[in-house]
Amino acid sequence: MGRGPNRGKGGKLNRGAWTALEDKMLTDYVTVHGDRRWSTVAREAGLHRCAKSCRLRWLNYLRPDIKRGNITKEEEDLIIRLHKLLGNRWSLIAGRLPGRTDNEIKNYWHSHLAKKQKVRKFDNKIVNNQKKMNIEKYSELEKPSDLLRNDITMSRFLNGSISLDHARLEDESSKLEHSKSGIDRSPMMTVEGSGQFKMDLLVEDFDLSGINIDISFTRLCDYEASLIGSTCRGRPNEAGEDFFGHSWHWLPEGFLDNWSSEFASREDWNIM
DNA sequence: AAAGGGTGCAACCGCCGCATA
DNA sequence: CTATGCGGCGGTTGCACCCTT
Repeated sequence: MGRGPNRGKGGKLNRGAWTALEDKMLTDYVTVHGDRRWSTVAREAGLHRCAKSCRLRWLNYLRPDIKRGNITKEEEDLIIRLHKLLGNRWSLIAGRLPGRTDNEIKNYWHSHLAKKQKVRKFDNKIVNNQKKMNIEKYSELEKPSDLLRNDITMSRFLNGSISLDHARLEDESSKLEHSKSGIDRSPMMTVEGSGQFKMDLLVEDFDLSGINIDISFTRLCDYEASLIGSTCRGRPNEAGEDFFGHSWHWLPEGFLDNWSSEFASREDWNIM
């Protein structure tokens, strides 16, 4: 498998596929001494491998918590959804799939999914002032929380703030992660309670029904349309048509009333 | 059965950011 | 402030295996 062996400079370091003996030596060493300081691991484990090779072998293959077996349908769906949101940030995507590695997901994407996906990208597009949109009735929809969730998650890499009241987590294991300054590179933002956060914003796993939401975005980067989406977030004081050509879905009661009017100036949006 | 093209995936490459001296 | 080393990441490579003809 993989590249041919022993192509290292001067022949001092082993390259190519790992042998069972090398795997055992690395596993034994890391089990005792831990998986830090890979240069030390490479030197002291008796392996004629570079530090990076040792690290990669451990993280992608030898780690005890690696999940073996085929990608499940549920995992595939999640990969597709996360890729829409995150792009090729494989490590972040892998962070949402326990036991899967970034390399595995990257390979899976390229070999199984890439051809299926035709992602519509809209760069440097300005979306409407949603206050002028035609909002459908809340009660006409069966699963409003899902739609709202999609509405929010379709916006990619929003650096802004969000305040949610009485958000009920569907998954108790999803806890609040946030960074109060700078851009949080965590793969998924979940919010419990209310507060103000500055972050890469991805919100999901919420039951958002019946809650009040106040979101203000100050920066929108690399806007990407969602395949499911027929909505897009508005930018105040800009008239125009929905460039998706879709009608707008509902917004929950109070959403527009609570939508922050304190948007940043046009320059501050800094659309990339 | 054999040849050749396609596919899957482990491993390598090069760049970047961060920590430290 | 600068240089250096290291870890982490996404892109790419290339071999083994599979499939088709």
